[in-house]
Amino acid sequence: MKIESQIPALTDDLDLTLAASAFAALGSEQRLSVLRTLVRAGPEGLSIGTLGARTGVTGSTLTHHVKVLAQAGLVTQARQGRSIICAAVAYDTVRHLSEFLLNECCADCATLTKDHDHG
Amino acid sequence: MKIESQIPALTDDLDLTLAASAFAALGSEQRLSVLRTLVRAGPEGLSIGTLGARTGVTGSTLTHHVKVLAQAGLVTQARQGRSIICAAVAYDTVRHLSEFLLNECCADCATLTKDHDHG
DNA sequence: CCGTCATTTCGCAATTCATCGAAATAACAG
DNA sequence: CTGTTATTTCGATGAATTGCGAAATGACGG
Repeated sequence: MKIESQIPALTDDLDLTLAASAFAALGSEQRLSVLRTLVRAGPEGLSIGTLGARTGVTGSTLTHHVKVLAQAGLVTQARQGRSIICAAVAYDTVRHLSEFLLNECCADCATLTKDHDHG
Repeated sequence: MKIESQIPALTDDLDLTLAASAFAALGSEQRLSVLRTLVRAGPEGLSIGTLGARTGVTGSTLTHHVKVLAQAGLVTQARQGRSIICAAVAYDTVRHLSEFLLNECCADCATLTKDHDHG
């Protein structure tokens, strides 16, 4: 099985289906916790075992969650000796996701064309 | 310089459970489509009927999805005559969600303490 | 080759979710 | 009050997800 992400680099390329599955990948408390742990760990990543120890999720369940995150392009996996090292690549992906959602703000807006501040 | 010090308590208030359910609310293709339609419509919002016509989701299913989005704090609803007007309030929420996820980037990072650019 | 550690696949029960139609509620016009 | 339009609640059904333990796979040391 491919470890590679399916998520393209540009926001415009993210179609609805892909964006929805990425959000869905984030929409589980355990997976979000796993991903945050990886974000905290930084680019060096963590092995599945360490990740399990830090999050309290172990074995086949953790494998499953990491796979979901990897398929959503939020995490990479690479074998290193006997371990699988997982690392978050969420930074860009999350930015693209929020851009996907907010990008065309007011595109269909009837009356308001002035710039207005959303943050 | 800590990233924490730049971002106020707003982000910290979102706990894991809340963030996960907000992401889960976004993690359905139909709901994401509904929300994007509302974002495009801007602050004036749309009635449930119009929203259904634009997204192809109608009746009880749409009611259900809008309720999920509203509970996640992504949408507001207000009665206006016979219609319910829905409007996206996703702008801040989505920003806070991504901040929640990325905020403590590298907090546990062993070796790297220099600032490094993630976007 | 054999044993061991790290991770994954598989099969399965329990739970949650999406979707639909029919009936119920709410606002308004007459 | 009665009828019409807009939306919601309810109940049911099938699909998807979660979580788990046991067996399988892959990598390494001796």
